[in-house]
Amino acid sequence: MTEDARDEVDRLVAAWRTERPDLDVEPLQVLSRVSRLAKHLDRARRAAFAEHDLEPWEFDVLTALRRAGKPYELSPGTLLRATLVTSGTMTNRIDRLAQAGLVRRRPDPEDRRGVLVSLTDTGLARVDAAFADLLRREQELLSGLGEADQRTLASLLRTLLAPFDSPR
Amino acid sequence: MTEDARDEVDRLVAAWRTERPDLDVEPLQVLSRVSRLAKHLDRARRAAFAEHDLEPWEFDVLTALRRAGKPYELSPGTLLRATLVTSGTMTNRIDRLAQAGLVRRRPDPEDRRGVLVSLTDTGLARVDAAFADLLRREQELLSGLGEADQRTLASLLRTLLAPFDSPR
DNA sequence: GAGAGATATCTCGATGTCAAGACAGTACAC
DNA sequence: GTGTACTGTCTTGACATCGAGATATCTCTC
Repeated sequence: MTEDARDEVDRLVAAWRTERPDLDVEPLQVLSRVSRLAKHLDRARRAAFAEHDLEPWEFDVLTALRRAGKPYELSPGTLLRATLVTSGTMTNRIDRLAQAGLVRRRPDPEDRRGVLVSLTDTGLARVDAAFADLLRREQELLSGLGEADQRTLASLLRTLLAPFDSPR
Repeated sequence: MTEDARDEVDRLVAAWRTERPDLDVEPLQVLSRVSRLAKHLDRARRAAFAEHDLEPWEFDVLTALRRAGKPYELSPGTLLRATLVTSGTMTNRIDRLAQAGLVRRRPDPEDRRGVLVSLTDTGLARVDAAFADLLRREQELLSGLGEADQRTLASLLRTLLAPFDSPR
């Protein structure tokens, strides 16, 4: 139980303990770190993608298509659920990706309300290169943890995520 | 070790394994979950603050001041480092908080370039109420984990965060 | 097969953020 | 003290996002 203030969140928790000794601030130990780590990850990702001329939001859409497998084609609705953005945002994203020549839009032959979005060859090449690069960098970020720790961490995070994912 | 507890990230990883069997996608098990969980947390926080008529960004600034202790006063520079935003953003935030009567600005008597921002009584009351509420909800989010698991999780996250925090 | 409600996508206006740069003031070496 | 580099704050313009609403189409029930 060393009280060495080891990271920003430790300092933050210590400050709250002084200011609001009446509250149990333990949840911050986990959840503040999740938020802060995500913020740092966003920045690291942005830097990684910049080398491939991609913005994070572009990468998000392209990878969703890439993961779908051949013919790398999904509807805007599927894409927005995969990326957790609103429909207006997705329309805008697809517009810009199409203009950049990374995806292509065509009417859904089975549902005349619908549209299907697919990767172009350029889009496919770009996302594959960026993804490999991202994984290299992420491995580096995780190098401070052994394999067992990584598995433990993944498992605990999955437990926290479950209530958000399952009741879809 | 049942692999039943499948979540969105498990599905995502499985899809990548099929599409890119040449890559080691293990890092996603941790880092994608961190990003996704952060996104869900943002939403949960937004809902919690709405009851106190606060936006997440307002809460972030007010809590930084609150944690500082009496007289609840910090410089914009300190605030932007605490909240990880740019200076332009912080100027804008302080403007709006001041207009809402939650903070007050005054010239720094010791440095004529500088400004000091402090909580008003209204701001103090508002942030205290919202913070207590937030903690209640966060405890609920963490209720799926025992105390030991929470400590483990916090510790592993701290290790990941260390490289970002310390070389400041 | 007609109507009601659900679904898919897009449009539009408001907003919060960032990046770059302007400007005033400070610190330090000489 | 003077000059140079640095620091702290604010201004500006571009931009991605959201939320609400519009439109077209589908589905299900009767």
